Amino acid sequence: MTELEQYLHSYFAFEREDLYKVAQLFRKSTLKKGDYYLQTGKICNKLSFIQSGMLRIFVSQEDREVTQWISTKGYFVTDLASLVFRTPGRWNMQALTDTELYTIEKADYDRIGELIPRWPETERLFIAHCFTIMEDRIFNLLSMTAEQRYNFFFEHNREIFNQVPLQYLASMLGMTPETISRIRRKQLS
Amino acid sequence: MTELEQYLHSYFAFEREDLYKVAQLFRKSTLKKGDYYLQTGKICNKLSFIQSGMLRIFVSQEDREVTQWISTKGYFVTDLASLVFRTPGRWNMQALTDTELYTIEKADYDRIGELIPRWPETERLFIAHCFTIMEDRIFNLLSMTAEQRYNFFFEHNREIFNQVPLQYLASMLGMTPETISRIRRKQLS
DNA sequence: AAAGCCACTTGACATATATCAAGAAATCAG
DNA sequence: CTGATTTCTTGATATATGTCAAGTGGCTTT
Repeated sequence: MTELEQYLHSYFAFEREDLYKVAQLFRKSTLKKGDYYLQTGKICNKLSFIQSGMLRIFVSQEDREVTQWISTKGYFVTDLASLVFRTPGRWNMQALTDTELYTIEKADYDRIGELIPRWPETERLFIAHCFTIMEDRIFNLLSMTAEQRYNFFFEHNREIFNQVPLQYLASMLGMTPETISRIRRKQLS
Repeated sequence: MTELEQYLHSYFAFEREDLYKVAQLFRKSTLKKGDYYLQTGKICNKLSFIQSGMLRIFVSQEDREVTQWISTKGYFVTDLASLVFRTPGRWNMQALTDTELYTIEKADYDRIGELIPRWPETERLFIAHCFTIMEDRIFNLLSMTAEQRYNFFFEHNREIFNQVPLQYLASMLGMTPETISRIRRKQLS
């Protein structure tokens, strides 16, 4: 199995043969640090798997940027609403570091069902899983203090914690960089 | 068309004949104020459409309850993660008022695809739509003040605003009832 | 009509977190 | 390696929001 096939395998319970067929539809590409994968207002025609590196998903407001999420090695990235409904993308997605991607174009993505009969069910499970992750995130934002959100995220995303600029981490957790800095100091003692 | 068919029609672009077939799978039922539709820890085997009334979706913590959402007339309700993955439900769902539902059992739900060839695609669009609503909600929680969240929700859900106990509204917006009360007073002047 | 129960409002005060500004540390470019 | 940016930390202070407690008013029950 190639590396991409292994990753696909970790998400989808495909037969080896199916894995190969789907993997064939992806093309490897790279982004330099600072390059945009997508920009607000453009329609998203692709879905990618992050092989290495990090992408920051954010919105630019008049006075500041709001980071929605940071995707790292092993995540899929796309603007789902734009990909599915052909609406203008709502997010900017920018490489925080040099990033290697495997990318499938929408036209090919839409044909996976022809290659793999079980695809609709597989995709359904995948999107439903993403949905429940969002539910949990909302619950955390509603019910936790800044420090609790920090700790929770730290527990669940140790690996990226010291690789992401603090200001972006802070924004995606709904707090300021100063607050994170103080939480860290407090937890040293 | 029956009322249920009209509602289904507003969500799904079905043929009239298909509407009828699907609508046949739903059974009308009612909940009295205070009755539970689901409870934390139980597996959810059904999906319902709210014909009238309101359900509150919440989690009980040691010291307080956190209201995740309030579903009203015209919403579908279920615990998606539990329905799809057969995991214990994470939410309580309780009727805030007497409530009329149209309910489909999981076994029937899973057979919709046999009745309607286009169902997988339709369901995919529906779940994707739900996903983007969650994305927006997270963005609002990350980027807005309490007052902005209140105003935003008010704009988008005028009809239920004066029917829901303040404490539940407050919780689902991530603030206290006192804060809502003060926002309201401020906005009178 | 009285009593009791809620839900809501209001005020006083507490606290978490934000803001602003300065300095320290890390990273980057030449 | 060195200076220039950028990012992080820290302190002082401000502000939004939470907490607690009391009071008001509206419903419901009898």
